[in-house]
Amino acid sequence: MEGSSVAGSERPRPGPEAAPAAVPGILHLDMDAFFAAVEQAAKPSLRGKPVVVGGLGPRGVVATASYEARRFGVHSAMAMAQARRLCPNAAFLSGRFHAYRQVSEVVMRTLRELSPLVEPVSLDEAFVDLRAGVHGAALAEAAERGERAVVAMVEALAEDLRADIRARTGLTASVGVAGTKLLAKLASERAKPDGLVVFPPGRDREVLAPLPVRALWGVGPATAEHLRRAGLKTVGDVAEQPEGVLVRLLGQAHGHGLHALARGEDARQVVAERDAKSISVEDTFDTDLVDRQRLRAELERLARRCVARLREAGRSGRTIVVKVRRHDFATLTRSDTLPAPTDDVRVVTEVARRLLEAVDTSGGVRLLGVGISGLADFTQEDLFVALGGPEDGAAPAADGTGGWAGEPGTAGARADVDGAGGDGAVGGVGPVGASPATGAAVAPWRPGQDVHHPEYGPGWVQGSGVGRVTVRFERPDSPPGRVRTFAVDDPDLTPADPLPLVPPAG
DNA sequence: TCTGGGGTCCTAGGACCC
DNA sequence: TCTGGGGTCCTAGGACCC
Repeated sequence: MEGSSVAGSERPRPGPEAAPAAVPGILHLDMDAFFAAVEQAAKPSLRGKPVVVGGLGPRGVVATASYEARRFGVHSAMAMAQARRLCPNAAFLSGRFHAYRQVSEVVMRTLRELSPLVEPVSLDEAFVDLRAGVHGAALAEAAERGERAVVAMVEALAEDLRADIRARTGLTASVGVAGTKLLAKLASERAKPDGLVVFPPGRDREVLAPLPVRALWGVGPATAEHLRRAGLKTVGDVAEQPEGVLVRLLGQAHGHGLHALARGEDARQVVAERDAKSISVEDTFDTDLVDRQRLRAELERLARRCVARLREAGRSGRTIVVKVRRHDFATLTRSDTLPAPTDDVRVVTEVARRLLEAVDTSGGVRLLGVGISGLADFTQEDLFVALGGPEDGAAPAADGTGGWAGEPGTAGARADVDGAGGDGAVGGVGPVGASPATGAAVAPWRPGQDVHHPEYGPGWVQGSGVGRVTVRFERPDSPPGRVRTFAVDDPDLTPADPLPLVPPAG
């Protein structure tokens, strides 16, 4: 096996034999069971135990399950209720996005040491274009010496990266490297957990052919079903189809795109920064909302949250979108486009209210959302300044708490409990509901939440109910800690910031 | 045992203008 | 006057991704 297929520099010749990238220059990194892994690193008593992170309300779904929990069949996007049945002894935690973001920043920073061309896909995932980085030239040189040389070099580089991430975060990452984004992502998937896979360029079709169509980026349940009905089950099946067949089956863009992807042709570049095109917030309620008054109140809260995020980002937008999911899960949107962008809560709220009025909500509303798109790069303040006008006195500074799971406004008891071992766990129900209508929320302690106690130090909420909250006192670098129970309103118990998983160096 | 939240991109149809 | 076509903007919905 000579480097014959590797050597050819790319030619602008189209057709089935498009030149493969000579260098496996795209790296995809994916943190293993990220949210759950952060929790296990932060909470020594959970290591080696099943951990499930996600929404804990009656309509919650799993965001991430630790590998221990996956063995019971728990996986992301599963209804939380089902996860509890499958794995009742798991620790069920609501997300601590603050902590995840902190760890994510360390990971992304580490990637940027390899190359400035880093494209974060989510908190736990990113592409890196190695050719644009410090090793770019050496990589090209190695490629000229042949496939073995580049692969060896890429492997060394990627293992160093994984070791760095482990040292800095205490967490494991899986890495895939290949000539295209598609193959790099498939490689990292194959590497899971805690592994590395390099697909040398030129082998793309070979790697792809046996995979199920679902492996292709952009093929979900609907497309897979379309393809299946046409008798196409594997990527190889799709690759053999003439483009016209796929276009007729799936439409212009999708058909064309899939035709290329199935053949390993993926020209998507790694893009370091892209501006957001829309900002939205939404809440699913524990029970369907019927009361118009209540719906309006929730809508206004959402509008404030949405605008707060818009302003945080220093943007404004022209199109206001209201999203309604009805009791039967039917989802509809109503939008209105203003003549000019705004970041004024009053405007957004007013438009949203009008849009909601036009929707029949009599059957009950499961979810309500407010979004803004058609984003522009200036804020109302800029406009005032530009016009020499007064300071914007109206800025309603909607509090940008920005969290996820918390939504203290939604109805119902947010009870939750259970630690992994079940030893000190308090079975519990219904802490203090919030009073959403009045907005006077008594923040219930959320499972997983960081707390501090003057005597016992840092700890985390294991569960709460019947006026009590159980806390396990431990920290990332301590042995598993002990559980103590307090009254929910114990003044000594205060919310705390997440501790770093790895003590800061130096 | 019903199905989160935050995004992106595409399609189709209608309005409107040239 | 009639007919046709293209381009752009907007709305609504759907598929998909993490």
